[in-house]
Amino acid sequence: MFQALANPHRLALFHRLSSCCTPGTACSQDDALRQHVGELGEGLAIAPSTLSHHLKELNRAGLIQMQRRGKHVECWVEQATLDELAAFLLGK
Amino acid sequence: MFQALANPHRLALFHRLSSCCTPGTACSQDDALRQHVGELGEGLAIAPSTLSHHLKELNRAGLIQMQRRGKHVECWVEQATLDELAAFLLGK
DNA sequence: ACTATATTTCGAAACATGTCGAATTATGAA
DNA sequence: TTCATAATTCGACATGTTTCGAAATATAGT
Repeated sequence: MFQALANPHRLALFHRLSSCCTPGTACSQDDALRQHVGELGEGLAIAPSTLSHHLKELNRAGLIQMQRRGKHVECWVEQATLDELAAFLLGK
Repeated sequence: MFQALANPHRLALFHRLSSCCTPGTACSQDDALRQHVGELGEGLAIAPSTLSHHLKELNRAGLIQMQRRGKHVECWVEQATLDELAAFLLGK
């Protein structure tokens, strides 16, 4: 997991998904924020193929979930994943 | 910081220092666990030069502190560092 | 069936990292 | 001062990672 978060682009992607709400927006606690692949890459100056590769890595590490929904592929972070990481750092 | 924790050896070193007590040992809360360089490398099958390199990286990332004490160099983790990481993951 | 859009797979090149051994510095003790 | 131990620096090599473009696949709409 740390390996996956080691890359600046991947960390940005993960953080965008894990910090639930965009500033000033209401936020439902149990519903995870979902964004599709193209949306996630918007801020980053990387090729689509690179973006895809990074998301695959995050998924492989168990940090994000992915699911196709029509023409798009949705991504999100489970709250349990964040808790797991935090627990590891704070001594289980 | 995540970059520094991405390497298995470095993660092992960091975790050994951050999980305060060896199993079955009493643990003072405010006093950080300190171990010197040689001690830390004991479990890992790496050359002293490699060990030194990894600890330097952890220090450079702000994850561990180092201080010479006589013939040895002591290493420890500040509680604030753990809190900082956990806070980042849990949305500040 | 065809087209446009979204995403992935597959090389290949550039770049970064992990590792070691040999040489070097730091320190306390004889 | 000389010695032994602890740790670091340096240079080299092997291995991994990041990145892209081109080609392939997936899907919805025409």
